[in-house]
Amino acid sequence: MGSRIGLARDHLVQAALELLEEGGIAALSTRRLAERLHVQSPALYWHVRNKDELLGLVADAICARMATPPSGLAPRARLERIAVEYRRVLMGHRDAPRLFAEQVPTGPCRMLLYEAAVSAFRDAGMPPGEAVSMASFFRHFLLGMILEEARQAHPPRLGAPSPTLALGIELSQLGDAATAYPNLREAAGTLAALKPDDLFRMGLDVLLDGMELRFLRAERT
Amino acid sequence: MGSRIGLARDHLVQAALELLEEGGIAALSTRRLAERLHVQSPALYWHVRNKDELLGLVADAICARMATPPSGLAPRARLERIAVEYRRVLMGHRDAPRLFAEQVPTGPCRMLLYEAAVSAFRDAGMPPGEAVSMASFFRHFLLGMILEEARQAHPPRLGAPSPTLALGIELSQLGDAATAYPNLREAAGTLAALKPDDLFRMGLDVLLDGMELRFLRAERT
DNA sequence: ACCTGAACACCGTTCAAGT
DNA sequence: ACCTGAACACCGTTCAAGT
Repeated sequence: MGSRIGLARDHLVQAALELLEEGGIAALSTRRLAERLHVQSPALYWHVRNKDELLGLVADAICARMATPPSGLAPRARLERIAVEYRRVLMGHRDAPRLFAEQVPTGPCRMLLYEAAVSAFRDAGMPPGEAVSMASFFRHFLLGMILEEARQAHPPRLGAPSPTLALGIELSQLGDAATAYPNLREAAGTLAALKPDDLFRMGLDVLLDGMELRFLRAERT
Repeated sequence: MGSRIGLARDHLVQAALELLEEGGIAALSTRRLAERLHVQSPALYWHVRNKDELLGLVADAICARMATPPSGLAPRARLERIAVEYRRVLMGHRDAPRLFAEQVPTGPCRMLLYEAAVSAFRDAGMPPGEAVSMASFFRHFLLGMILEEARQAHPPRLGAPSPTLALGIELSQLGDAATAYPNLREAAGTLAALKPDDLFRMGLDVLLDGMELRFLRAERT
């Protein structure tokens, strides 16, 4: 019956979340998950179609930890709350940014979040199709920033968490080839001073400003 | 000697590119690559540290197909040219968007492209650190749009390339649960009418408008 | 309804040994 | 300098069979 199956699936997802937290996305294999549940790995396939569906469920479970924005807020404020919450939760779970970027948001919770973003753009006066497009841009932009921040915070090789590691590029390892990239070289020093919070705020403002501007222009016609 | 090794590596990368084109990123395994080169798979590890380095080289080889923007253009026009070229080339190679999104841009060609973007922001009057941040936002935003467009164009299950497939979400499979997502539902029809070219242009304009606005504001102080 | 056993068809990588 | 042979430690998934 439906309730039993739901419980078993939740159990599965819970164990998968633990695996993710402990060893990252690479450690989240069907075989390891089965082992943790004291079961043979083929047993998983009764509860879940395949690994992809499992990852989707895990992503949705993480998404469930995000607070939905108060409905009284203005559209832009609502989008900002969504953004901050998105970042807070994703940065709080190991490899969650990668999981969200790789996985298409089909789960109910992620869809609801998407719907909330679209509704904000609709309330700002945009037509339906445009609102969905904007929500898509918004989502990808947030994921990009958060993915980058996560890479910075948890460098793959943690032997040297070099402070000059910047925005996806190891500026320190440029070496003598740095002459080919004068502008990157020039920024190497100042980049370490930028705080992640400020960077996120800056990107968010830039994008929302651009979106607002477009809306104002459309309104004037 | 260096030249020999360079040739062998190029040979490797060339074969990897073919594999990618034929079967996508999933088909690009070290063992298949070795087979194509009529060699045992451990042989690859003399030419390349590991698979990650190989993927980085493949990405850089794809990047090499992009034209660098004419240096005479104004900053914004240069960024637009970069964006259009980025999209053109990535959409032209199977799974290239995914490859670029997953792989940190460490190759010389990708670094040069990054450098070009940073230089445009510098020429627009931004300080070094901010220019690099903007280039990072710019890159991630482009990748997001292109990734989405690629998902639309080459749906994973090509059994039903349903026209209502939209922005990462199968609107058609909402079914009766659609009542929970009224705004998504509302947009389902109009989304199919949006042309990819226009969508890309719109997103690009929105972001660059936002960036321009920020710069104008900073200039006034 | 839920799980096991056995198997299939793969992976990336290492390392001593060959030439 | 460049490659092979053999091995290690894994993968996701299927399918008949058990209970």
